[in-house]
Amino acid sequence: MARVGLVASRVTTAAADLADKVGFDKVTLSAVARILGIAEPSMYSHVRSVAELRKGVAVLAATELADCIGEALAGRAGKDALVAFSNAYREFARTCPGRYTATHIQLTEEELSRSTGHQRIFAMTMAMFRAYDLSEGELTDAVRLVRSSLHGFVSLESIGGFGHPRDVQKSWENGIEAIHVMLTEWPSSGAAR
Amino acid sequence: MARVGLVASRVTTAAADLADKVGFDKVTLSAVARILGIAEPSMYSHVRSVAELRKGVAVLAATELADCIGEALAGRAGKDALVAFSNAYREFARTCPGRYTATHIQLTEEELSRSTGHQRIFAMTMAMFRAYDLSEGELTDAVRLVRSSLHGFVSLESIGGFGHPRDVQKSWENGIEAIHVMLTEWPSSGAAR
DNA sequence: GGCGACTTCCTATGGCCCATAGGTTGCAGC
DNA sequence: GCTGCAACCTATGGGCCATAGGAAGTCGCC
Repeated sequence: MARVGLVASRVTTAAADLADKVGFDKVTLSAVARILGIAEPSMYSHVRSVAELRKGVAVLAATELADCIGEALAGRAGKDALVAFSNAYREFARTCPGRYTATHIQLTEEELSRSTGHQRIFAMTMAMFRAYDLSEGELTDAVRLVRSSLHGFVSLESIGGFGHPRDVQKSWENGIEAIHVMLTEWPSSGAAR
Repeated sequence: MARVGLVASRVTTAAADLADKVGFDKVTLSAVARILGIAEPSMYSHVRSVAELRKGVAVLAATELADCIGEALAGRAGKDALVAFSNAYREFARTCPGRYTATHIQLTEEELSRSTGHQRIFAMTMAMFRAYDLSEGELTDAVRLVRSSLHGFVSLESIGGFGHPRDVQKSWENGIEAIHVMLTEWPSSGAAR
């Protein structure tokens, strides 16, 4: 029988593409095997389990998201950077919903520290926020809130959570604007804390 | 053989409890059947499919969440209401993670309009926001953003998304404070739009 | 060239889950 | 007591995850 001649990365990209097409939770060993044209148990020559396959997608997706954000952020600062970051983030979530979901699965401390994508996204986020005048603790609080807002927005959007006729794009733009104002006027910013 | 004498609501609460215990995605017909002490196919006397079972949990959970929020909101207004709402929301998500997840599954327009829980949560949210001076469009934008922030925060928190040593409770409190400021200073608030 | 080791891939099997088909039994109402 | 329904059953099949154990292609080395 003809060898397909797979490499691990090919398996992961196939899984990631499938995730974007049918949803991350429907990424299954048998489905990926079908796509690759091999029998189901043959998958175990490339991955140890379905969980590991999904973690592979997570790491890949984080790398790609980091690339998108890095590109958007290049040469920008302040509010300009915030808008570019947010738009790149949402764009990624919309075009690659499966990959986006994957970036939010639980990884161990160990796995997370080895995922350069996750690390880079974190670093770029922190760097962007230094434009605002926030103390150490405030910085973490603000990062957590903004991250929550962006993640929440694109998550709710993806599941059709915004039923009101109001244009979602408009809400997004105004929301980012409001977040910028919030960061500028962060409570007790500048005061001792 | 002794009849268990089930009613549909008993099946749904068992499923909801299971969801809180092991995760909403692990709510399975066979697991619920085991808990109830009946054979797997007997489940089909009570629900049409696993999807319908999960939708039942979603409707139940929304009702309970609406109750929690309603109780927290009683007699409060303005910032006080925002804080009470947010805390009740997060408290629910923490104590009933499976139910919380359930409230975010996709329902049809039809199902949504018949879920009084979902309706009540929406209505209470809108009512709470009337304390802030926002135009029609701004109101929707603000509701969407705050909903995103709260949902995003509790979601990220539940998956261990906040790795930094900074106290998460502190971030939460300061975040709500910042959201209040943001709503008060909403961009172009009061201006023609 | 040919031998061995590794890798890729296979069939067979079993467990768990969803779902349907078709039968049995308890109970309510006449 | 009989009828009809609702609650429950066994049997079966399909999809998925996973392991066991074997076959075949490929590479290095003599």
